[in-house]
Amino acid sequence: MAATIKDVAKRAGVSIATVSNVINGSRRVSPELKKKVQKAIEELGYQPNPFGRALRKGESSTIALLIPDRSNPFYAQIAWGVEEQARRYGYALITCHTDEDPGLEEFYVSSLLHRRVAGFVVAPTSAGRDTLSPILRRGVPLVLVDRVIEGLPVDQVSSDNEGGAYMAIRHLLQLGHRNIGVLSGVEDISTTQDRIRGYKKAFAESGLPLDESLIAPGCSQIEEGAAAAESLLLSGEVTAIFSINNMMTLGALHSLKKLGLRCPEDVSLVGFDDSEWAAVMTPGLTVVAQQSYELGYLAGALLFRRLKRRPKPPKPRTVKLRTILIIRESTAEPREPLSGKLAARGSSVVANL
Amino acid sequence: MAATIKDVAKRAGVSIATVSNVINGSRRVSPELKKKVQKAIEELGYQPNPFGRALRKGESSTIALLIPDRSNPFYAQIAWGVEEQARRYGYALITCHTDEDPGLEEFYVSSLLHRRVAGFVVAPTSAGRDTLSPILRRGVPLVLVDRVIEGLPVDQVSSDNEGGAYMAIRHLLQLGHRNIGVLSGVEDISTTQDRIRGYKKAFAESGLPLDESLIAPGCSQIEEGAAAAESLLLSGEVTAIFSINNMMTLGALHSLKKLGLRCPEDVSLVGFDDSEWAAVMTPGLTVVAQQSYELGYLAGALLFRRLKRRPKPPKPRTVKLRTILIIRESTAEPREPLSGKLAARGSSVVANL
DNA sequence: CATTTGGTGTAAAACGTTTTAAAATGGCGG
DNA sequence: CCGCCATTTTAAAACGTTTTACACCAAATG
Repeated sequence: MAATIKDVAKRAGVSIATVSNVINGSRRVSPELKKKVQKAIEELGYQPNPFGRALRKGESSTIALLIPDRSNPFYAQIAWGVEEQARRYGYALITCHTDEDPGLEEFYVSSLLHRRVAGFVVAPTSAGRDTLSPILRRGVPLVLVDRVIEGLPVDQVSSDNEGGAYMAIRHLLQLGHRNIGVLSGVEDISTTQDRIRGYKKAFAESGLPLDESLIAPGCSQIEEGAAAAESLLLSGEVTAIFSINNMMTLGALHSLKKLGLRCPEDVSLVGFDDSEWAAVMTPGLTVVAQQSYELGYLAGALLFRRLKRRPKPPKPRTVKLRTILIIRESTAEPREPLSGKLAARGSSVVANL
Repeated sequence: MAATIKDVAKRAGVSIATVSNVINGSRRVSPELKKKVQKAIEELGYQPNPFGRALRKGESSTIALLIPDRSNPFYAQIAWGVEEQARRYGYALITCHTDEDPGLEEFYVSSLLHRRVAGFVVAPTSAGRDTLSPILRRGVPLVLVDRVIEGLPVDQVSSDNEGGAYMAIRHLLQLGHRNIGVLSGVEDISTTQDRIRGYKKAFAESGLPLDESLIAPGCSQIEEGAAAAESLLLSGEVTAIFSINNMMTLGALHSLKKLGLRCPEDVSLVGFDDSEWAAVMTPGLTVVAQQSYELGYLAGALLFRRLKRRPKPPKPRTVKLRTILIIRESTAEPREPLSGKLAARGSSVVANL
């Protein structure tokens, strides 16, 4: 059906090799032949068959994107940026969701490697150092996005997570909060660690004491966030909560609602990651916003830079994007100790989403 | 590097063709040879090279998914279902976002066809009838999801949109609302039309008069929804709003907040599509929920059914999934006419997100 | 016994490229 | 006029499959 390179060659009255050279610019071709070939291509509407090319070159014009959490719109933004770049360069994008599961990540890596994708953009799970190693071993270009891995010799793009958390906590401290609970994220990933570091840094700098027991292990899902927030709130010790990601912020809201606590009157809340609903809620949520689209766009750019300069790979680059504290209505000065508020309702409440 | 079919053949002491036959089951192979071949495959860890196969068969084990709106989590759920199916069948999934732009849709269709994807799952833009026609012309399997197109001879999976809207409006009517505004969706797509039909049906059945001017052209983005909601609210005529999709519900919330109106005291609000934030907001949103994951999962199932029964294509099937009305707190009986509430603030407010 | 028939196996062609190695062309100095 | 080099072109080999067409053999048929 579709025209092949052979048809083009015949029509232009040249050899197949010449056509190939014109298309790929791999060799000098005299201007006259070049013109003839281009005319033939035009007339036939010829497009090189991707499989023939892929078979010969051992690689297809396809890149892969690995995303750890499909419910978090933050990653949808990152994917947007990567997709934009892929389109720019005429590559197809295979997007896979690992759902924080190293096993699934491993599966996808091996299956995509076998498919000979040209490169990877990955926001790794906690086991990334291991699961991604086959990519490096095969010498396939890899860019890490959002979550970085110390010492891995690849391009890495992330936000200034420590700085973001630092700003958020300083904001709460300035308002007068002293007991600030944290809904922590997935362990063993850089974003969680960096944000916790920012939290501690703000306390250290202010000279105020920090109660490590207020750092509740959350994770990444709504239910987990809700449970963690609930136990934090029921302890009656905190006047503010810092939620380390989008989804857990929703969980915290759920718990507040369930316990009949009002925000910011009873508890202040700061989230990490802005989102479309964060602005329109009542109260509007104070959040640390990342430049999520830009994260993806930049990661894509770095990947293609590497793909284009194939023979001489550039030195791995690490980029950190600024974060922004958006103050809305969910944070205010603490009013009264929380414990009184809760006394009436007992402590046997169980999360039920 | 990786083993080829040739290596397997040599190791098993058979011909290449035999190995191929064992792998694909395309011909009978004697048990003894079969065993030998399988052993060789095992030992070498052989996996057929996808490009060789694709080149020969003119098609790769890859399917494409076209999504019209990247910000709406509803579509992320659909994508989840499709991805699950793709994994099940060992296919890769290329996901592209058209952003409601027929031009982009056309571009992706042509580029994916040229890539020889094995099939498409598409939630089409308003121009779907035209932009998708090249797929049919080439005889590539296609499944429509969420938005259907009348008379197109392909599998189609959607929700009972009319029924969902009908339930929502009946709920509002039963509460006593008579002037119900609608934030309408993208024109010329089935979901919008069906939901509007449900709206009208509920009115018709109740015998109450319907004011067509309360159907405000929204579209699909937050800003559009906010503007439409604002003009509806400023008219002072409505006591309830039915928002036809997720994103516009957020827009409506934005307008409510901006105008200082409370929900449900001043205005009741019903949205289409449930979401993670809808439940935890204050007030919790009353919504018509779709089985979004299932939509995608089913669409994928239908696509692979068609791919597997290639020589004799089955009759196109149309599936409609039940919708559910989830009543939360954003809908209540109307209290006082809205016009009084708004009199104090004038009508020169402009959307500013 | 000669000839089909049906079941297994294989060599070789084909899919559409890119690239290597060799051939043709043309200009130039000897 | 010949040989030599530089430049441009091309034929052919490869990439790894699937599939067609044929070869082989044993059993069944006439």
